Amino acid sequence: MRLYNTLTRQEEEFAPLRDDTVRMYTCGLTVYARGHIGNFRTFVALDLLRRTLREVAGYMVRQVMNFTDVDDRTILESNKAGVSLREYTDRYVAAFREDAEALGLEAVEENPRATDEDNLRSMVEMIQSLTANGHTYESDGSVYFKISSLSDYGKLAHLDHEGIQPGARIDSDRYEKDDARDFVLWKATSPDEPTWDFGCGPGRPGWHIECSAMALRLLDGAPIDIHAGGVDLVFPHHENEIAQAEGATKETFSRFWVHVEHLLMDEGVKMSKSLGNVFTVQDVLDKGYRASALRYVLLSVHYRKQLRFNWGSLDQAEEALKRLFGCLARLEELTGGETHDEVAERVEAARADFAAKLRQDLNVPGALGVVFELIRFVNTSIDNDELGQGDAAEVLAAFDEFDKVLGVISLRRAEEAQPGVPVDEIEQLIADRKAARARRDFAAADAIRDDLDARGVALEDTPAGTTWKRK
RNA sequence: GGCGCCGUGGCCAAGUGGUAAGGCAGAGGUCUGCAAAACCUCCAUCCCCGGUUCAAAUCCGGGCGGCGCCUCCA
Repeated sequence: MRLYNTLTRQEEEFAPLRDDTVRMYTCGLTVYARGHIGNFRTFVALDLLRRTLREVAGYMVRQVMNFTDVDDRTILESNKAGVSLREYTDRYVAAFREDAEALGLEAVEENPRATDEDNLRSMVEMIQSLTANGHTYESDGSVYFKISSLSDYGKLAHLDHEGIQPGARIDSDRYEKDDARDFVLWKATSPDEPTWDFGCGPGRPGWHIECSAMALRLLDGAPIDIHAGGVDLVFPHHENEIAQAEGATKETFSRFWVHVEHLLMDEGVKMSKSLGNVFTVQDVLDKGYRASALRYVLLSVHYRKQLRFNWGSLDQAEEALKRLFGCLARLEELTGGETHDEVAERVEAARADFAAKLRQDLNVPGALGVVFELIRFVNTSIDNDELGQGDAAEVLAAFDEFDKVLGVISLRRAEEAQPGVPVDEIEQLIADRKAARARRDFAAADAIRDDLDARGVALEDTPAGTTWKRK
């Protein structure tokens, strides 16, 4: 499939290097707080990539997504909360899992945590290799990476050395760095901070080293196929990961780099606490929106374009999903009828188009267009009595196939299974209403419908009888 | 200041050389006890100005506007 590679700044043909397995590392969450919907925009996009590689491109996928469970913020917040770092970060690992499940994110093969001993040991080993290769220096108990020792440093971010503003952030108080761009590999700790000592002296890992080390440890060495994350990670995080991994192994770290653009709020600004516009998945659900609608919003804009989030987009997504589900319901209720070659042809064409869009650098919005074009065709065919039960089975199979990538139908089905009113009661009320209509007591009939409507269940009269659905 | 991205109908959003997918909203119509759903019809020439080309939303140049990174960040 075609995939845009940040390393070359162009779209390239992607295929895994070894066997038919894509080895992919995706930067996960720093678990100092609950992830917000901007974080999950990235995770949903990467979930789509994972599913597309498997379902459309036909590869196996081995994906690693980490939890950064040690850094300045996690340490600070756990101290404030008065609990251990592990206990504190456990909470947000659990919160992430809850939100991920709500959004229908597939579980990935590995979710390593930076502070697991195996991982810390591999970080230390990598630092030792870097030292052996002459890429490090020590200062005040901390180990730094020496930028000037690696000639192609900067190849990902394409920042020339002069372009990096010195002075913007210098650890002028405690650490002595040779160059403003040098970064810490192993950080000396103060007595009250979590500290490990596996060979680099007492301290804790720098921010970047965990990803380099865990990616190579869990994905069987360099080069891995894909490394991905949000755009903000391009520099310095990913640039530094490359420096570490390549400085240590002298091999290409990752063949492809995939970056997901940001989600912005209404006014075109990033979410930030100071602006009070940070929203979590739970916040969205608490406002009464459904997770399936949120997933739809997050996947309905191409991953390399900024997504301007506003609450109205959730309403639009809700309506679009209702249209999709209305079509599914009609298909499922169809009985009898002929089978038509034209339907089979249209379904086949839609499948091919859908796959082609995704193969083109994950064009999910384009693929959604294909889905809705098929919906119109199906609805028209049913209206004209040109679609039989046999056809319906084929169309439904196609939708199932689409959903293996989109993951939004299965998500909503699970929601639909839990209406606000018990199914038995709904069915009883439908029967009561039918009786009222039979005696032409439309006031009573409408009262039942209005009552259910108010409780979140919509009734629709069709030639085959009355159906209900959750609103 | 350096690097980069973006600007498509009322809103959201594909398309990147051959005369504008799709979703939402809106108008009219069919159907209906009324609704709902569904269907049909209508609703853009692609920020502006030049240029290249038989042909440009799509390529080049220049503007205007928005955003990101360069500093913790998905």
